[in-house]
Amino acid sequence: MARGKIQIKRIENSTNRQVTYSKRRNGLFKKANELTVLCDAKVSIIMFSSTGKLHEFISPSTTTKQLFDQYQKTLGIDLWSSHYERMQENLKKLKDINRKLRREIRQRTGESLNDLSYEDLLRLQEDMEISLKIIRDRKYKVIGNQIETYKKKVRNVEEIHRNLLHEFETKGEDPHYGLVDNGGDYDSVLGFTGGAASILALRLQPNMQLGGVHVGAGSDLTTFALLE
Amino acid sequence: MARGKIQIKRIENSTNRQVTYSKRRNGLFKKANELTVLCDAKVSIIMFSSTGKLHEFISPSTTTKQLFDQYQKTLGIDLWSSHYERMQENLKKLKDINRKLRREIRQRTGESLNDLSYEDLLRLQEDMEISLKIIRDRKYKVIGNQIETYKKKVRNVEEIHRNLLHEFETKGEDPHYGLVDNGGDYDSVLGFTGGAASILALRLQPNMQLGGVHVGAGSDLTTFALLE
DNA sequence: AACTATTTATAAGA
DNA sequence: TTCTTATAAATAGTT
Repeated sequence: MARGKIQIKRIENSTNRQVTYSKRRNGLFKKANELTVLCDAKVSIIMFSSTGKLHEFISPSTTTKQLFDQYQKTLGIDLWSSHYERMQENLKKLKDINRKLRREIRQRTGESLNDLSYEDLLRLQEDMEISLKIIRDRKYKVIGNQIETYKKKVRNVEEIHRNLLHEFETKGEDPHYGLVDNGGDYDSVLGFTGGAASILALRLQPNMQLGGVHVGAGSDLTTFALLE
Repeated sequence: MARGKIQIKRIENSTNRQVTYSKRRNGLFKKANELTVLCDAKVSIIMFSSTGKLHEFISPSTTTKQLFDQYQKTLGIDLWSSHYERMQENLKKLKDINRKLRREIRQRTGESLNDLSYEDLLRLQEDMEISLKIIRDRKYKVIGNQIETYKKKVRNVEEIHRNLLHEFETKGEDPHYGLVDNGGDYDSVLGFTGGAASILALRLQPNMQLGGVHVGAGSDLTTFALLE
């Protein structure tokens, strides 16, 4: 458009092309700006030169993101939905599943039974009765286990106590061990063992001196430790 | 730029503005296209008029999405990353909720009670017993409603039957209504009405013979029908 | 939408 | 790159 008309086709001379790109880019941006001002419009221009250099123009009153959001909204599309498609799908599926799960729970808690027929209700009831039985059984099993555990504990303590008693008796009979002071005090020892509760108390106390005592029931000890 | 210079400022006349927008937009797009061809560049123009109308230009060799992806890549930013992050958060939350809901259901169906203590089990059991009661009540209510409905139907049929009976009795007593042709054919008429009723009865209960019999025990009938 | 006088953009050269 | 300038192109105001 000056000093000679040109054909609108790729400029083969690289330098020339670069220069023209620069000049015309300025011209384009100037025009874009004028359009923005004159016509109260919003314009976004993004351009890449053949060498990959980026230049952009954006109307002063807005941002590229804003304009692009508006662009997508206007077209009613989301150019990047494919990026998120999987996620969107997942999200949707999960929401749906959640809804169904909630519904099931609500039904199982009796909160939303309105749209259930008599047959549905009957089925639900039977289902829940079965579940309830399982839960009851489990409950009994758990309490049973607890009882077993305590029983074992008690048996252990009894065992230990018996061993202790035996120890004392042995000592009493064998002068080598003779602790003369305790010699006549069997009763007090017996009295001590008599109270199961106090045995339990003993179990937990740090002053339980197993160390010095010869205890044969190694397995019992182990059990003991595990039951703690 | 022609027939007089203009100030680069908003054109107040709306029509003028519109026209100028249109002309200059074409000019801009033409320039953009020339730039694309001459300089082997890629250009994207998005513009909104003051009235919100969208127009866009995109170099023939590419797409708006491509160019915008390149734009974001070049700038090393992702204008929509926050969007993406929010989605991911949502997904995570939903998954968590989903897991909890499933767990609750599994517990309520007695499938995974292993990590419940005795107290938990007791609570769950009590909870379910309450729910079960609600469901049972609801079931009774639904069946009750059905019973009511059938009762009404039966009462209707009875009413119709009574009316018919009355009709026939009246006819028999009053010669004015005497349809001589049918005079001696009461039985067939009665038989007919009986048929109608028994058709209905058949539908509900094949053995129930309402037709010829005057039945007072509506409730019994109803109950019968309801047990269907 | 077409015309055209005039302004503006710009190709080529420096 | 920037400046210059002849000329092509765009367009404001008009029809």
